[in-house]
Amino acid sequence: MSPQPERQPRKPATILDVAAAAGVSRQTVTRAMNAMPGIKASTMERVLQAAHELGYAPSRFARGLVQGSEVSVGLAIPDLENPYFPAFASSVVEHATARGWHVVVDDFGHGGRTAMDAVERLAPQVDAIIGYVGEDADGAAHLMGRRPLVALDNAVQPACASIDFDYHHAAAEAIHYLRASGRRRIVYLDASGRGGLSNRAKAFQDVMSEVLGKIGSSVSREPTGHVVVAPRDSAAVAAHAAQELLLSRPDTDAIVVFNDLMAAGVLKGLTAAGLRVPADIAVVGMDGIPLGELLTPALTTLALDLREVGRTAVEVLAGLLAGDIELGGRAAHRIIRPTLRVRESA
Amino acid sequence: MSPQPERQPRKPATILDVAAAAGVSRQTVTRAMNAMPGIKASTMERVLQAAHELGYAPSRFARGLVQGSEVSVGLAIPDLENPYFPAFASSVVEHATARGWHVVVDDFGHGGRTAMDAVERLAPQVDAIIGYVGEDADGAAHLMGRRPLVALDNAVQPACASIDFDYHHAAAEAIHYLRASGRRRIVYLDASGRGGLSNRAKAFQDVMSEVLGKIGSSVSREPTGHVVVAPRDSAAVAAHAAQELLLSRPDTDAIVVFNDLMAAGVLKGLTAAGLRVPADIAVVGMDGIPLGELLTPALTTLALDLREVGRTAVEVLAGLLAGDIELGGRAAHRIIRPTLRVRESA
DNA sequence: CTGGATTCCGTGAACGTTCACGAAGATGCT
DNA sequence: AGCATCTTCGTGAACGTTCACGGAATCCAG
Repeated sequence: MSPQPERQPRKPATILDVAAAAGVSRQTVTRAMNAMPGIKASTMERVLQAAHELGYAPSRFARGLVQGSEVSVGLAIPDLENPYFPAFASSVVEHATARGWHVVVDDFGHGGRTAMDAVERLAPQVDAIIGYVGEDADGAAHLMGRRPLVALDNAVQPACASIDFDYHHAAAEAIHYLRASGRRRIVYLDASGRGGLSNRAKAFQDVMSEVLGKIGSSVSREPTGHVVVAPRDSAAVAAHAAQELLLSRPDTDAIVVFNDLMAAGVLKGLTAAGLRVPADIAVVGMDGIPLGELLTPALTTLALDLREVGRTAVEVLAGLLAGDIELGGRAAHRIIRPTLRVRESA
Repeated sequence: MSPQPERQPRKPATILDVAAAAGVSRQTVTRAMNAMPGIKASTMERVLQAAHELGYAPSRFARGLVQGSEVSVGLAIPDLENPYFPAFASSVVEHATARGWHVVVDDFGHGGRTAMDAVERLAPQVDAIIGYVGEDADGAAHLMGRRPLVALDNAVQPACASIDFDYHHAAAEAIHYLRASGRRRIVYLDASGRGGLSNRAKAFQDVMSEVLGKIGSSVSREPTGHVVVAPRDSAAVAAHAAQELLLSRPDTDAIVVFNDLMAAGVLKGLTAAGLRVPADIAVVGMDGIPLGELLTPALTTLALDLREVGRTAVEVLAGLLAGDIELGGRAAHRIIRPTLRVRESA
């Protein structure tokens, strides 16, 4: 209405500016903004009007400082482009939101960043962290100090809570199923991590030797669980690796793959090479990402209930924050068991 | 070392506690924590030691209050389980991170929440919002006041910046390609939004009538662009819808689908019904999500460069925050053009 | 008109940190 | 020794909000 002398995008308006503009005091502005009782309707309207004209928004810092309890949790994710992680992240966001927490997410998949970088960025900004921190769990926990850290898919660390997966059980389920289907040349396709085999691959090897041991090496000429390593965790790379595998071991009749994304690539590579899945060769993925059933053939997989994983992570974190759960105790270290979901590819 | 009298998880340690424990002043603790110059190495070590023992972490609120400039942006996402959004979110996170911003994400896909709910939750917590707010753009902008809002996939609103997609161009590309391949019975499978057809479907209809108009209605007996609406945006629902479509219009020889996720379902439904894609019927998706090329047949799609979308959103936001871009101006309203990516399904 | 509720509003204090400045001690040079 | 310089550290102030409290105005019954 009046000529607008207000045109400084420099300094954002404070509560005092609004108070002055509306001809009231700080506290009244607070009351109006937060719809507290004990304020006349007309005054409230006047204050809100002034606030809107000044473009006033309460400082989250000042507010947080005085109220004290806004929980915000960091979510450290290796690669949002792998469908596994969004499914998990979605669950974490849902349950965290239900508890009134805010979720600050950092995807360290690009630009050569590591889990440690993500935690370093997140740490000063959040009250807790949930994340796939891998081998950086120790360092991350140290960086967080007393503030809780929930590490996923990691060997149990004393410094932080953990959600782990029972890969041994998973491998056993897959191998028994495949052998029951008559498969005898089973190969595991791993993704190369920072060093050595993944825990998933190791579990596969363990179970393989157990099984073959029971049968008796004399009876069986089956090779012990063979493991092939792809240089990177991606569908295209996996497709290539599968084709190379066929060259070096043409008699392979089953491939268990590090994760579903790679398994999708394997499927693609195999059919491109003229093989029929599952007639000629079986493929078993791992993770249970939603896209698995959209593939042709639909992917048989060792499914993790990703929503449960997210829910559990949030639950453990809540316990830690409330002090109901001790870091040493059993409750701080959960184990989730993947289950074999048989579809078409095996 | 000493018996630990410190065991109150109630009140977190403040800078003064650390100062007292280390026998120095506030400022020195600040210097140590932030590795500022002008502090003796030995003192710094002592302070850090004390801080660690007390589990001290600087309050982000106090820090933010005094330094003033921590940018954090909210990311409002309808459904992280649709692979479209993670691909986009990943890009936003990457570029925001590169600028030193924090990203607070809210997925309002669960629990019947709406974009407005998400913005309400986010608003007091962030300096700006990027999101698929749909028809709530107006309300959301009002809630944000002066703080910038970048709305995606929305008609241009005066109240906020926008990133839009040129669906008209996309539809034209698809339709011309399909017609050039000899397809004449083209149907669009839409997802039902809050009301009426989606912008994508409308663009399809427009182009269809343009094309048929040019040819001349006398010459052609082709039906005008027919649109079928699926009740929900999901692969399973789309598969079902595709099968129903075949019943009502068995002569359909091409389906253009609302998005890739649904197109994946359509592929599945079609092959389940015994049809061969693309021999019997062509399928064109939209979005260009990574999983498209993993499907069998690989999905032909109107690809959006999702990383570019994210980059652009962050870029526009940066301009708004810096004051380089005015809301009215051309720069605040970008249009991104999908391109036809021909793979196997059409 | 008086008294007590009731409604509405304003003032000091506090939250925990950093910035600007200055003081004290150590060191070097003449 | 005397002075200047550098290093190291401490003190008041400020950031913007809410909480706890108290004061002023209004209302109604007696």
